[in-house]
Amino acid sequence: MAYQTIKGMYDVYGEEYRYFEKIDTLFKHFAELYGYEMIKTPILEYTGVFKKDNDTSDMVTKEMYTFTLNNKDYLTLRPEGTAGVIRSFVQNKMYGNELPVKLAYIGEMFRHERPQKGRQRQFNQLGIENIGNKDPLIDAEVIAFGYFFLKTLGIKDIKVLLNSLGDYDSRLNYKKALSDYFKDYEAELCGDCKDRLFKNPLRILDCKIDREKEFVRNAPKMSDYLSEDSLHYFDKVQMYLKALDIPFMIDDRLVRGLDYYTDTVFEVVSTNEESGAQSTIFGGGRYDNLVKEMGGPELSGIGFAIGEERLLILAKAEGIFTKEEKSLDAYVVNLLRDDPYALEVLSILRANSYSGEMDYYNRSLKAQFKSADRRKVRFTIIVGEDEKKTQSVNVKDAKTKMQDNVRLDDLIDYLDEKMGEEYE
RNA sequence: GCGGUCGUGGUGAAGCUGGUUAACACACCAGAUUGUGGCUCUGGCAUUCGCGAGUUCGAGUCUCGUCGAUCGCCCCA
Repeated sequence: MAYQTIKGMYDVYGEEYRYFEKIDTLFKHFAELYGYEMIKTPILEYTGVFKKDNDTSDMVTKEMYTFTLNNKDYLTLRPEGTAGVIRSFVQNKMYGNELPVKLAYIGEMFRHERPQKGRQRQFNQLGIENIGNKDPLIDAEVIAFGYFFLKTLGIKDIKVLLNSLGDYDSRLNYKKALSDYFKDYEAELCGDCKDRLFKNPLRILDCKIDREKEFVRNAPKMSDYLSEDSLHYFDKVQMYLKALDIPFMIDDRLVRGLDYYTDTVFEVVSTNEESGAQSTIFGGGRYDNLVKEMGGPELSGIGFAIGEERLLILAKAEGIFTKEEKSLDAYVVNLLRDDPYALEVLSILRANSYSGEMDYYNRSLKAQFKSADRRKVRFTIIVGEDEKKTQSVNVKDAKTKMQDNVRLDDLIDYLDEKMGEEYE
């Protein structure tokens, strides 16, 4: 095979494409319900938009598609949606509007990772960002958006995980406390965790190998390092979620990947085994400093991103998307050669919102009827020499199996009447 | 970035310890039935087994490489 897609990238077409569209349509509907404006930002941005000094996450430090152009511009294919949206918020001075500014996006993201189920190198995310205000009500509303979106889609096998990382300083303090604590146990840590000790000690709490070890369980708790304000804030978020009947679990080991998160973080994970190792359907959190870091005013924001491919895996596993046959209203059986009459008939149909197809290959009558059948059409319209002479068509109704000769001028009225009969 | 498994037509696949016409089913096309289909019957449909090299008299079957998929780790949506 000479030509093929790049590893981890794939084509979306046919049935799959329709599923994506269904999800997108519902998402846009939710955006409208919740007062979010759709936004498209470029797929390609200056690297600095995504990568800040001191970034530690793998996503930013080693998974980005970054390259240079003309030996000077460092460009990156976006690995996530938030940074670009915030960049746009600042660049377009959207903070001049009434706050919060609520933006939603759908688009492809790129991460150079080893592909596996639920993880592609190019994939799609549905996300929202609520920028400008900091209030537990907003946190609850953002989570509600995601949660009810999934519920409305029909997803059942999910749970909501919630945690608070505290403000920026308490997060730093906690990180340091953990580092200090685990240093004494370095010899007992797994290989990965030895790295995490310096890079991201919070991850040790989450480690599949080490998490059950006694000294890990006894490690300092995040909650002990939260400020009064943060604790209070977190309590309110929980209170509001309860008021909205959104079930959630506190997971004090929940750490999100991006460096910019503060206070509320959340994740929705699939409990369906079809999701495999990539069970996180969506994740998000609040970011107090990001807008300012990007050169804007000191405004807090919160958002989430849903992995559309993962959502699709789950939706399929739960049987939400049943195969539906695409059906046509009419198929024009064309017995003429080198003659536009059949196409004229089709054109009339389409101009009146009847979908239709015809035969272009001079196939036998039988073959054409077979096609009509396969496409599950209601009306098979036969067109030949006689019909052309009399400017008429023969219409066979698949429902009644009856056939009528109808004048071309009366065709649409005839079909309208037939369609109308169903509702009587 | 690391480890395991896998790769045969449009699809699902068979192919035993290497033996030479690559099974079967579905789908598709044509005919029986040259202006009326969905059933049936008949016939057609992979110069070739992801790609490349090697071993061999001989490779879909063995070896190596490569590309891809998949599962797990890491990480994350």
